[in-house]
Amino acid sequence: MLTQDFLRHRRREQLSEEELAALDAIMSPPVRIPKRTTIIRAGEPTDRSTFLLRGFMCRFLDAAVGHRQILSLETSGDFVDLHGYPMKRLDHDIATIGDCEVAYAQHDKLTALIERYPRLGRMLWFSTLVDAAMHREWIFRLGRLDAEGRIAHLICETFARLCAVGQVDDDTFEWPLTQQEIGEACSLTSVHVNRTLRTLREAGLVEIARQRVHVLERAKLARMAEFTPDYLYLGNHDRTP
Amino acid sequence: MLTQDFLRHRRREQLSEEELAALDAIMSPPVRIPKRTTIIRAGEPTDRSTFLLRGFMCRFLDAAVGHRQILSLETSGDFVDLHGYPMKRLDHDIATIGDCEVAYAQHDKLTALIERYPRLGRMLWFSTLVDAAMHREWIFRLGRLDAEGRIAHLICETFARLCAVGQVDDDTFEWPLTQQEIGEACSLTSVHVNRTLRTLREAGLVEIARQRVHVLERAKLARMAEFTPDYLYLGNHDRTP
DNA sequence: CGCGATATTGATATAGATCAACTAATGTGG
DNA sequence: CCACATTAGTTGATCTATATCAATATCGCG
Repeated sequence: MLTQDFLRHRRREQLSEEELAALDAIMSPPVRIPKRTTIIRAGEPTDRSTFLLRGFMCRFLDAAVGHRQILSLETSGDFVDLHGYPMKRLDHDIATIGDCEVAYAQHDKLTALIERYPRLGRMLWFSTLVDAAMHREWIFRLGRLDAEGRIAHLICETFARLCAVGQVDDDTFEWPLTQQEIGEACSLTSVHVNRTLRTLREAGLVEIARQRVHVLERAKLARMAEFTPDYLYLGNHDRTP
Repeated sequence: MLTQDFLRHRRREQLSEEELAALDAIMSPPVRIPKRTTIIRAGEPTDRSTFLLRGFMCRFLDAAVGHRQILSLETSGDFVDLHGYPMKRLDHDIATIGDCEVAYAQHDKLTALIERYPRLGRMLWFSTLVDAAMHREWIFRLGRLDAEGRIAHLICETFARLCAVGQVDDDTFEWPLTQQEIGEACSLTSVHVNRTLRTLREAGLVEIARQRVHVLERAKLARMAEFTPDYLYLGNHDRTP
């Protein structure tokens, strides 16, 4: 089933077989998108939303001169541009990071689905509210944490979300971000990201190398990042190790 | 009518008389709340949402030691904790800035209202998506702008939103924030806010004094803040001067 | 194997923080 | 309505985290 991970880290309740099947029925066949591809641009009108089956994407805004600000990371099970459904256009771009696999849901079919299954509608609304909660925490991260804290916080969040979709193994997960991209997310230069990662490694907290993150001291990392997962509204039905 | 400004700056379509009346009918009588009062704390379960009739509020998160990060400013016409309706609890605190007047909507009554007027339901969803869009811009502001740009950007946004509810007169609006609070919003110290405001004043762009903001050079201000109002999704039905 | 992308390290510059007075407003009780 | 207390704003001196610039090293792919 395509959508088995559907909003798994964005909901507190289980979906019924019937609901999942109905959802599956409106999705397009899977489509592959290569890494580093911008798939949606701010302002363009949209009539479908993109469900991420596999891989990493990001939402971002570019500043006038050069600098990019990444606004969120999207992982398997995210409806990356669901807000385009009520909003009809987006206010930011979206791009793949590594290679991705997606499926599309036409907006008119979503409307029909929600009418038939109002609970799904509420769940979709809920999932966009979790987005907003993650945005708020992102604001906190940039506004109140130093370089170490920001990177640690981003790793804690990613760890928690990937746990929920079963993509953390042995405290390790795939993370195809370059140091440049980590910097674009945390508002740091790649040079400073590099030095900060070294500090974290030397402190024995995390190791990041070759597209993989290995969390050694999860509790310490969370403490220095002032991270608590409440804002992710994860239920306890998830496959948290 | 209490709710005449209901989401005025959060919607693209007009509400019908009937819809507005139905909305009004479920609201509690107006309640006054004095300035600097925390009205909702993170984690507490909620069964009603707060509609801001008059005044300014803010959402915020406190860091472990001292520093507060303001996450959003709420103005007349905002449903400040509407997300508490689907989420059942909030992930942040909310406080008044100046004196405020609010009305409450019980969640069970909201449910009934939405069933009867599905268009209102969609509008409520939409308004929480505008929140998310403002959060994204807030991330950009902190991540990619310097002190001048951040303050200029916040002023541009506030100006645009207050225009939509008719609270800008002669390029001037009431703004009961202290320099400390501007700093908590823009992640700057009050000392640096003070110096930056002087720079902006000396450049002839804005004057901020005694709880009032007077915008002298709106276009220049917007340019230096890289501000474009698209993300606010304002229609053109609004009372923009 | 070689080339472009990524990562690493060092030296220097700077925006904004911090610390420390001091002044101006605003509010309050007598 | 004044006197005093409290809060907010202003200015200066110094410090620091992170940016910037520059050079080299390493990785991963065709």
